[in-house]
Amino acid sequence: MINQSNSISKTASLLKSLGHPIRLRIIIALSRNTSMTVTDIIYDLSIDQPIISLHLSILRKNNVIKVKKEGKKSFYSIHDKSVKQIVNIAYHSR
Amino acid sequence: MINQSNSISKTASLLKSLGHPIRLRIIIALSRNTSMTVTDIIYDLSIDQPIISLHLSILRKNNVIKVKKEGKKSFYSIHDKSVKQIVNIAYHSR
DNA sequence: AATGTATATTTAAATTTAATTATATTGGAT
DNA sequence: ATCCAATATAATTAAATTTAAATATACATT
Repeated sequence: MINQSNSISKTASLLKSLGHPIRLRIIIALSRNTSMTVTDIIYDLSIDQPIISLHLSILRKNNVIKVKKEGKKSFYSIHDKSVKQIVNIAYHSR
Repeated sequence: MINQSNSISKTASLLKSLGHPIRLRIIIALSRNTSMTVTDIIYDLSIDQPIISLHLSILRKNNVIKVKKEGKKSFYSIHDKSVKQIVNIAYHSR
């Protein structure tokens, strides 16, 4: 597939990263909390650590969330407002 | 997986359906045109008919687009404003 | 009724993604 | 230095998606 616009790929990748139940739940949890550690998220969603870490890495790669490391803890938060807007519209449109 | 909220699943499914390059291009094309036949879309994207039809069916299933059949033609259009909003925000956020 | 056009569905193969389990890294406390 | 807690990464397998090709349906025209 030659010459597929880069913006399209990036936008698709972003939306795809949001389109997974666990990742969506992570985003919704982060929307309520301004910042959470991985342990917080694991506890909040009751999902195993490696699965959470995997999905966090996918969201990180797509600039949906950002991390701040302090000691051995990683504090995650929503990257920017547009993510919240997208999820909000999607969530309330159905 | 017990007791996973239905709204979350639906929202994830919606966003996932938007998160594919071909489907995104279909939506962008429909955003410019108010209504297009399958043939129009095939021509516009230069992608084979069965592939386009498949992705149209996925978008239909998620209420992203709607169809109006007239004779042997199917006229497709964006289902509602929220779809455009989501794609717009996603597209311009990167 | 046979043909052509527009679109949809099915099937099989290839590719991607996800979940699971195991292992690794890093930093602080003892 | 050793141990534990917090997090990340890797490897394996399982499951879901995507593509491609073939086939089917439905309508209009001849």
